[in-house]
Amino acid sequence: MTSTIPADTGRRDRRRDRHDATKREILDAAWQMVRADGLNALSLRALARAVDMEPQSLYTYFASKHAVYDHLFADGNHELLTRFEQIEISDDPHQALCTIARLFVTFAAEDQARYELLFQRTIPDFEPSPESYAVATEVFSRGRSVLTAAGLGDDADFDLWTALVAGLASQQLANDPGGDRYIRLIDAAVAMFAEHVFGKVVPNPDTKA
Amino acid sequence: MTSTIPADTGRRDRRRDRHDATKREILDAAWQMVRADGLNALSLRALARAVDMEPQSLYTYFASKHAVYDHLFADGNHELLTRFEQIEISDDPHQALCTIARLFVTFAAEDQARYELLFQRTIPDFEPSPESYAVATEVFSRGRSVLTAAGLGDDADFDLWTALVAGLASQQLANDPGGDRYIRLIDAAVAMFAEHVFGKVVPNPDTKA
DNA sequence: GTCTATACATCGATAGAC
DNA sequence: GTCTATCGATGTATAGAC
Repeated sequence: MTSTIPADTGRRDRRRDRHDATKREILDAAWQMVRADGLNALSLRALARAVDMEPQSLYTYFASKHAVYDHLFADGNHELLTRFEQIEISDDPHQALCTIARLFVTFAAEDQARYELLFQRTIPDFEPSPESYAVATEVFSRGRSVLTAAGLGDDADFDLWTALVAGLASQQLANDPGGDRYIRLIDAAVAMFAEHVFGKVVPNPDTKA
Repeated sequence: MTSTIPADTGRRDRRRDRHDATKREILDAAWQMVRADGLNALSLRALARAVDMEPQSLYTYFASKHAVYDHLFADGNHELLTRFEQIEISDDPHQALCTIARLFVTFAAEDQARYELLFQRTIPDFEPSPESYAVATEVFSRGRSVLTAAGLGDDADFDLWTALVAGLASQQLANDPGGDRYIRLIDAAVAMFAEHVFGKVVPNPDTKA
């Protein structure tokens, strides 16, 4: 992933290293800006100013504004993927659902702009590149497999689950940004969902379907 | 509301009528454009072209682009309010919840741009005027009173309800625009919610709390 | 009141010099 | 790789004809 040129393998390409570092610096600045002013308020000129560059020089690193968005999109999904890998999923289905719901809603509530970019279609004409979209797909299948392991095989049940979690996240961001009004409801929501799909027995839900 | 000048009350103000009609025409064109190209892609110049006007003439009708958004915001909320008034709410709590959930999710799924404008904060620096926001508040309290009548007094339960319904709507728009993948789940979602708040008895839920 | 004309600052993007 | 110069389009705003 770091070297695509056959010659001089293993040798560090200082030029490329520097290029990648600058790219990273630009993306970090972009995150700061969209967090502060909103996803759609991102301006390449302002971004260039933030990293002490002439606006036109940005095109050395990103082919277009959408390319910047695309990298942010991949960034956000990578971050979510990392969190998936860091948590431990309990064998208890109810516990597993709680953990994953908390993970997702917390992640969403942290950053309105990131949520908009990753899970909503709010930027005109923007579509993630295949590479970036692959990361999103990986995140999705991770989530799905956790649910499957918890005994949730039905597609409709899974859709209901994502709707419930997405609803908590979007309401938290829209109606109480920075607060915890809907985050507080996660456990109740999961309990409601578990009752529905696993049956009435809540404390020890070994009966699947 | 139609005449603020003391003299000649009851006499039609043709000039104002014409002005209002043009304003309406502009707003209708604006709806078409945001539906086609996305809420954030609205351009005043393109809007002017759509109604055969010079871009600058729009300022006779709207003080700014945000003012256009503001009127669209009020428009959408008025439409939702109208639908609230047109439906009949059953005495059966479960039925009442189904009706209102269907109303909202259907309304949301019809128009991505409208949903974005009414329920999400996606336009940089846009905030509805007090007059427009009052309509939104009216819509909200209508919904809330229906839920209260259905026996839902608890604030946390109401928040869980709005999260559930908003989740279905936003997932429908994000993952299956124009389809019915999540709309199909409304009844199941309401059943799940009703079980949770009304108790296990589903068919005849007379037992409140 | 509504139009035309014109101005200004900003935006994303490209070409070419060094 | 970074710069200057430039393009077309945008949102905003003012002046003046009718």
